[in-house]
Amino acid sequence: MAKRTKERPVSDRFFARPVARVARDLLGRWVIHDTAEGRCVGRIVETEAYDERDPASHSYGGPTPRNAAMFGPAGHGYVYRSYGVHWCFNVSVGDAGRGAAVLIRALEPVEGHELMRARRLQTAKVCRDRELARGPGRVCQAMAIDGRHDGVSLAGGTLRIATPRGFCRPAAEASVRVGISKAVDTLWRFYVVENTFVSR
DNA sequence: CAGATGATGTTCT
DNA sequence: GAACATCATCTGC
Repeated sequence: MAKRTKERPVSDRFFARPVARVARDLLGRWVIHDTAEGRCVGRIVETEAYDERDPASHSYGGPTPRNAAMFGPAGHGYVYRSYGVHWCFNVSVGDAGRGAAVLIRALEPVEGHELMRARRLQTAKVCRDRELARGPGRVCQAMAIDGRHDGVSLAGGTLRIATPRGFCRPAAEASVRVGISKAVDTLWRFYVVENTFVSR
């Protein structure tokens, strides 16, 4: 009996499409991180799209040292610090030279709940399952994603994005993005309908 | 549950 | 100095 993998990598072509479409289609797929402490897996339930024609995007106005990964090849991490205290995890989209990315805003824990909780309890007093990875800063803390993952490939390393076996595109809705002050009417936030791990 | 607020590091003006 | 793709905690319903 051949061993079956529980997931397969997301292809490069997947990330070569328009950023809003990629953001929508990432819903239901997995973020997997293998570390010395163990494996954590989260199902993507909330995303946001950003690109260089978008005034709310870090890539608006062209490349800088911080946003370099957004302008690099597709399917790589773009990780930046937010409000001084949190990390935010994005996946670069589009060919090198185009500054687009999808922000991973929330995960539904699939594997490694207790490891996620241990990491989250370093800054929070209590942490119920639904708060393990609800919000972009919490995603990074629970999954141990930080600045070291800026610019790394997410195709097959210890941190990767994959499609679970038996994957079905979940029902989704679009809304305005969270926490921005420009392009506030653009419907580039996507989330799984009626999923309690979505941030709001 | 909603609303207010402080903490914190980088980037950009 | 201001702004910032946030979170945890507190107060009051």
